[in-house]
Amino acid sequence: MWRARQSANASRPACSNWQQVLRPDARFRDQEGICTMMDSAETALAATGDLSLHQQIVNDVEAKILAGDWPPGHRVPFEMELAEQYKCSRMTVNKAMSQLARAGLIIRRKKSGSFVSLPQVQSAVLKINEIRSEIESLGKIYHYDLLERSLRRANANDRAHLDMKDGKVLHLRSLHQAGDRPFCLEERIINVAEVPQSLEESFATTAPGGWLLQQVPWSTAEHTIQAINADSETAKRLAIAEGTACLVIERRTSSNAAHITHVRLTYPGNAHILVARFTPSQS
Amino acid sequence: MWRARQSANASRPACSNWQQVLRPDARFRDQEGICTMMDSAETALAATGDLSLHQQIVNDVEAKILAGDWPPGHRVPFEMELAEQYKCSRMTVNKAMSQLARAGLIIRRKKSGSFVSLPQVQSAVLKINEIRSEIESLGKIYHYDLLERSLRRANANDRAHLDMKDGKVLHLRSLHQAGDRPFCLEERIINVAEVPQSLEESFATTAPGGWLLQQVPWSTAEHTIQAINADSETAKRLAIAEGTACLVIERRTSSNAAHITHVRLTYPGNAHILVARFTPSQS
DNA sequence: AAGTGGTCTAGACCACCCT
DNA sequence: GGGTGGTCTAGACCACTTG
Repeated sequence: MWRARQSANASRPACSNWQQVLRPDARFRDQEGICTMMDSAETALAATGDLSLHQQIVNDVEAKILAGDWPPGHRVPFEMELAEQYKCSRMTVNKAMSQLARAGLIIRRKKSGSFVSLPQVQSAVLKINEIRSEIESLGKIYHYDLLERSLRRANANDRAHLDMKDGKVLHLRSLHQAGDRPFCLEERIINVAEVPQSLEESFATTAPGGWLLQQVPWSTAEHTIQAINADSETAKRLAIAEGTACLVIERRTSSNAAHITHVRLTYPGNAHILVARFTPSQS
Repeated sequence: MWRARQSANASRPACSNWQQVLRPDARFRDQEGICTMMDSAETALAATGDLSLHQQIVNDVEAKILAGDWPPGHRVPFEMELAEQYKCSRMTVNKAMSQLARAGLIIRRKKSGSFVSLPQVQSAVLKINEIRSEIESLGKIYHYDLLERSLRRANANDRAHLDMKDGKVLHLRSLHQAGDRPFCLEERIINVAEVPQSLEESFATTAPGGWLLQQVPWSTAEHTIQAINADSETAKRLAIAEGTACLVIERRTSSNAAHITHVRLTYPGNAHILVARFTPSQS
């Protein structure tokens, strides 16, 4: 029933009178009792290590849910109950429960309590690395080639991609190579009105992706992923047979409600694989 | 310099003596002064609405970073400073800053302070819906067909996928259709040792995906995404030409360190597009 | 009407880290 | 050393929801 309270800080002794340390002017009526209980109680959460208390609560509850002990729909103990179990304040429990709610593991309803939520959509975190670091992490030498650079008035396609009315776009086509092999074909348009300094950059040796990240401090991005058959031009550039299946990632980057750039990355065939991982705990 | 403190709750009057309300036994020496300042101060954050205070702080800081006012590497004001600005306790500021740190917008270092982080990897949240709901959300009628169901001893491939030593797997091949058109080809193996009740399910009319989600309450999943050319068998099943580029999503689902199932979903050509969205604020 | 989660406070102690 | 973030508390008020 009662659980040994793990110390929040690594160096805090297991049976130190932490209440006294924390609140020198507090009443100590419970101090001895606590120490006695700690001495006698089995540390049920022995392997929890030196995590913060609210993180331990998160882990414990999460473990219960993952193991199926608490099936979907099950009511998680109230904050007050957990606070009593863990011998901590409601604030600490609340922090843990809020984290679990944000992660989507539980759903919280006032008056009713918190409930284990049903898994609905498989939500996965997809990490799309910078191409350069991705290649270098493979132990290959990164090489970048600019194929085409042109400034033009936005055509219908550009306007649709960048959701703009009129204006100029900088069109860039480039090839990323790993060692001496083509790795990824990049086709990009940049909204010149939003990034005027792009006109002064030749992009002959600087890949536009990393450059833009430095110019536009933070951004929102929308991605689409699809499979296409390589046309003759793509096949030539990527040194693959025409018709080979390619993975195409399109990304539209926005900042402050204005669309900055649109990029289409074409990876040759099944050579490239995206990896995504989903764990309920993260976030 | 000084900012008007937005009330945490919508109904709290702008100039109410909330300190008094919150702490009836507190000293009120500042009460009048606060009200006077509130009356005279411009509400710089007028449009913040009825959000919680820590969420307002999150929004404000995020806006500054997104707009580029605080470029990467810039030091965010210390917790104490922000607490003074917003006329709130450090706890509240801490809550906001912790949230921003979890979202990856800032990096916190003791003694030094918090700094706007450089965007590194494009981390996107990929939502992989249940196939049924995905089809139905398209306004199409969902239809499921079981093509093959067999129980077998795990071969080398199975063992690699499920990271198991020996044992039996249930092998299922099925087709998901939208209206009268093939939508997705599913090939799945289930670790019988982990889900013995799968033997009693025919899967003739029940799609294994949703069924498993109910049996195994929560799970960790690893995904890989790649593009392949359809072989003759796949092409026939999906009613597409041989060699058509297909999007293949493979998912390995685990629970409690044991691998439950491995599924390979093949979507015809560029008909299917995955959409992922990345915003720094979420989480 | 009662109970739950949501939020906030003022203060405290600690580990860590930079100077 | 001193300052920063990390954590925790005991108590408070409020909105919301359900019985």
